[in-house]
Amino acid sequence: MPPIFALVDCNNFYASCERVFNPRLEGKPIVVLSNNDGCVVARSNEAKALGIAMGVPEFQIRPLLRAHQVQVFSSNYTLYGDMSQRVMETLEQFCPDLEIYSIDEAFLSLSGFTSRNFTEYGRTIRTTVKRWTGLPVSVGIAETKTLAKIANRVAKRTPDTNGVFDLLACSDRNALGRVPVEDVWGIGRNLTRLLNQHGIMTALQLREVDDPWIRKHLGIVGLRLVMELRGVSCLDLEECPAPKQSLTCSRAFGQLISTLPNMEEAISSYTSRVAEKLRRERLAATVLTVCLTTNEFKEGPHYSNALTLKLPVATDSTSDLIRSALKGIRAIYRDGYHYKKAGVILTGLVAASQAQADLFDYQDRRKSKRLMSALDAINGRWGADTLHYASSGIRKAWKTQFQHRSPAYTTDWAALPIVTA
DNA sequence: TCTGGGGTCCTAGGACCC
DNA sequence: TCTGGGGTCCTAGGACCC
Repeated sequence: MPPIFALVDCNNFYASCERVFNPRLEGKPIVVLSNNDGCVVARSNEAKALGIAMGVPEFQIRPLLRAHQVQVFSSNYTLYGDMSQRVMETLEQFCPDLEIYSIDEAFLSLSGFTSRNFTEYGRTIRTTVKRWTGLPVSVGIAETKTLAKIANRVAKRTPDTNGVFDLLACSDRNALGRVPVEDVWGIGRNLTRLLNQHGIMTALQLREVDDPWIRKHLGIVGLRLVMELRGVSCLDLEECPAPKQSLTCSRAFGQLISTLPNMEEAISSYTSRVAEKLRRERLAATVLTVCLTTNEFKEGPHYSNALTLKLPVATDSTSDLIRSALKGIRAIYRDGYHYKKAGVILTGLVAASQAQADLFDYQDRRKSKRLMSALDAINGRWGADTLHYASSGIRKAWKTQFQHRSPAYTTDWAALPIVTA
């Protein structure tokens, strides 16, 4: 039985999440900004129509935003994460064979559904997700993941598809001929330049290039991609995500940091965040990297550096990780710079349950485990950072800024939306 | 004044081993 | 002049994704 994939993708996900709880925004241009309200990371269709590009710094388009009364939001990851979960739970009802590919999209395997009318089924999925979550989605259906991505793109851009497009039910030459090569999944900026230089402008042209050329210029990944365009499925549905290989917390500061004590606070705070993620994934780390950098967009003296430390034992304890992170940051911190950003990266991850004990490890591991459980439980119940390490600081002048954040409508009783007649 | 964050995979080259 | 063959592991860098 040939594989059949559906790609379900939320339209303008972050912007749509904001609209669900604020219906007055219907039909109005919306943008959602990155951390520190720096760049545009999501746009409603109306905002796209104004020519607002993805990733553009907010300050560069401020007059445009004002002139068109664009509604501006800071990122509200708590809200988006919760809405994502609701969408995925809805999709699971339609198809248990599901790969959650990102916060706003999932691949479904429809291979067992051969007797169905896929377009109809896609419509049912779409209307149900809309009814249950308030979010609009598009559905693309095809024989491979890469083609399903393309089908989804067609569904999004062609109004008379009603948000569902089945590539199996039409001439794919026709569809692929209209897709520029840069819109193919796996073709980024650099490969686009290379392909264009060789006169390859569309997905259809890319599909017809011979294998040795692809192998030579695009490597094994490119060859797989081209096979997928030809309808040969090379990328399977991955229902159980592989365990993480790295975890990062890196952030630009709300205010530049110019003293070591402030940098230590920030690093300590970021380490706490990444340690929480580590425990949520039930992993322990054996390697820790700290990094810091000045503002690369600015004139003036630049400095950026990173240091990787091998941890004495695999650990998921915030105390252990902060100790190493501070040691690292003190080693690479240089006076006389204004720092813009820092980060903590954990690698060499192993399952927490089978973390190798060290012969000379004199700490009481059970005690530390109970402490971390209590810490996570309290912060889970009463809100992030209710309980935190003193080394993370109190005032936190460097904290990330969110000037336009909407309430956590779905995850905080105090922020429940109120409906009035 | 103001420019995000968090991931993955592949490849080439060097060190080292038999 | 002429300098094997094959394997593994690690790292840095480059490509991509959302």
